[in-house]
Amino acid sequence: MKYSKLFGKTSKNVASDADSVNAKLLTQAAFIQKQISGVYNFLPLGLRVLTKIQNIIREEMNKIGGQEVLMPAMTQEENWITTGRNTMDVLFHLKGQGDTNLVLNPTHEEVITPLVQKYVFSYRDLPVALYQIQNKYRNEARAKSGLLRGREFSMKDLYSFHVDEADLNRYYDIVKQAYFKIYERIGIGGKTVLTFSSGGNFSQFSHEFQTLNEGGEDTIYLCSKCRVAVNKEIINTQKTCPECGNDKLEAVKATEVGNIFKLRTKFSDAFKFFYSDSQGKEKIVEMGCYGMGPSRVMGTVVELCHDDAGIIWPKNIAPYQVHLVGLDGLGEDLYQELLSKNIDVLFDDRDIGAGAKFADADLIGIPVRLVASKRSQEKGGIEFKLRSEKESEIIEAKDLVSKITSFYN
RNA sequence: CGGGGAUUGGCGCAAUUGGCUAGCGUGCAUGGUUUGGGACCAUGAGGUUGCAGGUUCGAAUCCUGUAUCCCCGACCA
Repeated sequence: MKYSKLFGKTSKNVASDADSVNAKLLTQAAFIQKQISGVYNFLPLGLRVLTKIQNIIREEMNKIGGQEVLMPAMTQEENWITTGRNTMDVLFHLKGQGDTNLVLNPTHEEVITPLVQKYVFSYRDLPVALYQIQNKYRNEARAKSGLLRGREFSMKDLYSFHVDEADLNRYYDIVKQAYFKIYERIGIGGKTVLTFSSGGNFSQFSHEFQTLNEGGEDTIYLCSKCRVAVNKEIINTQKTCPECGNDKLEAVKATEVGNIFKLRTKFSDAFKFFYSDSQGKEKIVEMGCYGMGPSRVMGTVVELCHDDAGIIWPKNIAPYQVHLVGLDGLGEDLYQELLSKNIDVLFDDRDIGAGAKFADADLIGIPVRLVASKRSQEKGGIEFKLRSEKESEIIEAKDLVSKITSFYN
């Protein structure tokens, strides 16, 4: 992509109502644009990042047997009355035709439980795991912190259905491992810890995945020995690490980037979702749900990966692999060559000063920056610099593609 | 949802004991000079000051209502 053609330009002036690092940088670099409080447009650069995050999640969900579906954004209110959740204050209510009352879904248990019920009757049909990546709507009392807490946001939600609790437990652990793999691939694995939280009525614990960062909204209590934490609810009831019993837990700031929960029979009870076991006896279905918000993850990455000059994208979710700065009218040939080698490249072909191009490259935060210029030519090649490093090096043209490829492998 | 602050060209801001044609930066357009860390000069376009009422000879400025945004708190399957 040529920067001169890219929709959405960087800005020197930061919107004064950008309240957090992620909102400020993502807005300034034209990844997102706020429409109303807590509701954002994703511009081409931002959508590329979001899509990459979603695809990593999608791949890992598929690997653990999740089947992708797409459920609607709205449901009849009746389903919410069935589960008693129609009074939740985050619900957006809509008027349909006639007397129809609709709800914009803040989560999809009320949709997926009756859906699966239409196809699953026998123990032979279980277990089954379905997920979707879709926007959720929550009328938060106070939207804040850019992508971290919106009223409309991207969410991956996986739901699993089982013959009994043992099978639910088995799958729950599989999902837990998949989540760690996802954070690892996205580039926040080292900062993301399993956090024990209250399990509600049906299980001892549920688990959150919390990414440690100074700007985080949540305070969690970290065990220095096991790399697990407990949240505020838990610390009030038991003051020790659930894994090792350590009683010296350190309070740290974090952002919740995932939550997995054993629903048990809460929703299958409400919808009377039974199956026939091998003896032909009617049994209740056990359920789990597993959430992860790609847009919130994207905001969290920026909170974690930036410096004074801008964003520093982890390699697997960067909007492009290479940011090619063309100076002295050079760069077009290299741009074409990189494209032909299937390297995703953003080519700054604008007729403006070098300083402005470098500043924009730092702000946008693509991991690899190349400079094609008279100066680099005189030194025998192309300047190669990582966004995360201060120093650059000159690479001969013939070695450039392998240099880039090896960085990304 | 409670308390506080704000709303002026696209963006960031200035201008109130009520007073002239509402300024500046940035961005945008045109021309010229520049060209490795957000260059410079010149010219130009762009505003019924969030919206609706009211007070006044006169309102960006005062009053009432309303909408939106931000902050602190509560809330956060």
